[in-house]
Amino acid sequence: MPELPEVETARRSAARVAVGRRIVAVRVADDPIVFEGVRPARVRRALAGRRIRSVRRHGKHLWFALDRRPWLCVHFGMTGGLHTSRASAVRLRSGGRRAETGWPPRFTRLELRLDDGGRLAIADARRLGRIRLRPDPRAEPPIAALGFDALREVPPLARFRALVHARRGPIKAVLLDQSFAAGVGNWIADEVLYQARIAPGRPASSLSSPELARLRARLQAVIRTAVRLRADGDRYPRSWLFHRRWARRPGLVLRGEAIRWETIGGRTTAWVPALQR
DNA sequence: CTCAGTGTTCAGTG
DNA sequence: TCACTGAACACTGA
Repeated sequence: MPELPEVETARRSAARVAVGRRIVAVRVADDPIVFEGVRPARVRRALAGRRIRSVRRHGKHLWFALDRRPWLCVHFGMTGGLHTSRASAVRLRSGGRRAETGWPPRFTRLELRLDDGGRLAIADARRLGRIRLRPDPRAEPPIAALGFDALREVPPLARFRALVHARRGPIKAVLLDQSFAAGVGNWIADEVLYQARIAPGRPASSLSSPELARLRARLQAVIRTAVRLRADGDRYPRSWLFHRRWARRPGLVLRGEAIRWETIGGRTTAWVPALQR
């Protein structure tokens, strides 16, 4: 599920269902991994009865501002996601038959029931996600250690250039570093470099001013487009590398040129050597 | 059965 | 200090 566009989409649907509502019941899976050592009883106590003021996001991190601290913080790992159910959908289920979507979703770790009948569930199959309680999420790790949010806080070009040039290592690794740009994940890094026509293995400090301008522009364009399309990959422009990168087979081409896969920055990287320099 | 994987962190090393 | 590598985490689905 989760790079910035998926998390922003989750934030918006959570806000639609939950802002202004009170939490009337909490179901917590007894899972010391996802809850990172917080006991289920403490999670229940912190959330039950609280009113949800807003739902916020920085990079891939999501948190719920409540009427009392600590607040609820969520990171979805690789396979986590947020599910919502409106009051009307829940009524379907109480009619005897299961709702079409099924509730609670598979692999639910935390379920919140709201005072208007709406429901929120945080699910995570692989348990690489984390659910935490934090008195002041922005000021504490892990959120405090993040770089600029890649949707709302991309710095002006001069500052962007300085940040990139201060880094060692391949530009792909820099893009993936959450302390540089928060919210960029593996496919977005590849997509941005493809559209900017920059090879992923290039040392970050070697990028020219025109290249940095392209990189910054494509970073914003890819993320804004994905967010606008509600992170629905099927609707991303057909010209994007995105649609070819998953079927990893030799001979696959894009604009007539071969796609290559290799490990850069510790992650599988798809790129088009003929078009990226 | 094997293996890769929309992510992060940490230990060890240079 | 910085940065790289690899392993670990844990599990699904191809």
